Amino acid sequence: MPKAKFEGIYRSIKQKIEAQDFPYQSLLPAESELIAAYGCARNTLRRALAELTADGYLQPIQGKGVRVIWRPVGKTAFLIGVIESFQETAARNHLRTVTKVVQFEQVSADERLASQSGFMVGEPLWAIQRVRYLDGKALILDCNYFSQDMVPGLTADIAARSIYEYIEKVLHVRITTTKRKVTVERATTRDEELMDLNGYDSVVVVSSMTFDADGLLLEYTQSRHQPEYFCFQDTATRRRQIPAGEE
Amino acid sequence: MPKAKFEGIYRSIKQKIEAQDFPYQSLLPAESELIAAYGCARNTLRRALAELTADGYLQPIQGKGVRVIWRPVGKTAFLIGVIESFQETAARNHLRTVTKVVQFEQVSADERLASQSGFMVGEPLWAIQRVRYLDGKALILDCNYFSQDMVPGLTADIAARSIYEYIEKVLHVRITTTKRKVTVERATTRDEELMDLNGYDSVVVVSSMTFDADGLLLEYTQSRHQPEYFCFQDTATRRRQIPAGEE
DNA sequence: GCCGATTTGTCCGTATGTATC
DNA sequence: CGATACATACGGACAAATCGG
Repeated sequence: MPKAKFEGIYRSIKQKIEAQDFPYQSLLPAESELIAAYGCARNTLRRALAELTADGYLQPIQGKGVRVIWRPVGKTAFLIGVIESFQETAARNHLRTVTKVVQFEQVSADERLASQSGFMVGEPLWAIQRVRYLDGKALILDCNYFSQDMVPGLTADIAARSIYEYIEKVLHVRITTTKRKVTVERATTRDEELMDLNGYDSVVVVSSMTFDADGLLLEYTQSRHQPEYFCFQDTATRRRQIPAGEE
Repeated sequence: MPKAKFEGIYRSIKQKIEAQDFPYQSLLPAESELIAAYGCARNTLRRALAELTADGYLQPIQGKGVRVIWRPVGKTAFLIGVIESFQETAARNHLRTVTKVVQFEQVSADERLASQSGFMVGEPLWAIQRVRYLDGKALILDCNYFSQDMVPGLTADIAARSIYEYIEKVLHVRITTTKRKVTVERATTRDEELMDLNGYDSVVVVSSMTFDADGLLLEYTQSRHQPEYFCFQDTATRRRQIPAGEE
């Protein structure tokens, strides 16, 4: 049961689109009709539509209507706006996963790390490297830096299971915002040693900063992926006219 | 001069954050103060803040305030939520660009193309392949499919310059939404022939569907990038609690 | 632990502007 | 031109979370 009214409406309409009750390329019922159907105020409905638009389901056309631009995709069914993580892939395909901790140290942020991670210089951190295996193949090398202040009591044992579960379930810290950057780099000898690159000479590097519900930096991670198992999907909407120089 | 009031407020606050008048990790002045400062209604200010949050500048904390989570980045200064296109990179760095058309044909969508592009089977299309040179190096191979109905009168000559300029300036069609997928593929012999891969054995493939202001599918493109010159950046905000099974 | 002040979150109703047909 | 539909803006009300006394 959703707490917020707009969220219930969001889900209801999303579900109808996915069930193709509102088919691809058709126009949605007018705002006024939906308002009547859901018994809500205009702003409330519009908030639900705004999120569906941001998620790539809808496109509003002033003076005309709201077009459905979502279509069912094949069984590869990627998630929108989400980097499909190792665990998610594994869970969806019912594959066996193993995590091996190859580094577990306490360090403090030097100048270089601070500048690229957003931690303060000298801030005490956990430096952890883990290799992720899927179905026997080493596909991801995760290089994490966690704030010792915000993630106390970390052990190699926890790292071998799930650090996120520890953070959310044990420490009761909620992850809210993640900034990510995706690039491709030449594989290092360490990549080659630790991962099954299957002949690839490069890796996909996802660098991310994670903030908790207080907006404080919790983690900086470089996730190095074997290229075959990487996919990223998103939707971009041009909200404004190109303001010359920006965007 | 922005048309909408909320947009002016959005830009003003964004600029103050980037100038570090509102520093990284600090709390913004309270809504009530900003409302007084900008002389607007609460909803108007909140819309500006909502967009800055979506862009990864802010993180609101109920009962507490709004935290600034934007920091200046190095000179690589990537754009948020945008794949930095070839032309954008070139324009920012004042580099010379050349486009060479290597294919220009009329085709109709077969089963396979229709299923991955979203065009209807049999829909008449332009099939165009272009190599993009930056500073003498062939870095991108663009494979475009444009709807002939929606983009009439295309010629190889226009393709050699800018199809988008033609679409927007001549046909007066506005591009609004783009759905993208990023993967890495092994380079084909054609990639190797046409691009300067600098020893890389793989390419970054950005597949995208582009919709016009009416929500109609205009274009499907596979953009194959030399890995060195590729970067993608985005911000993900967890808006809801994990609804078990979804997201 | 409770209470009240502050701050953000959600929702409502209304008015006006603008694009499409 | 008028009718319809989305876009922006205003002001008010109450809920929920945080923090300090």
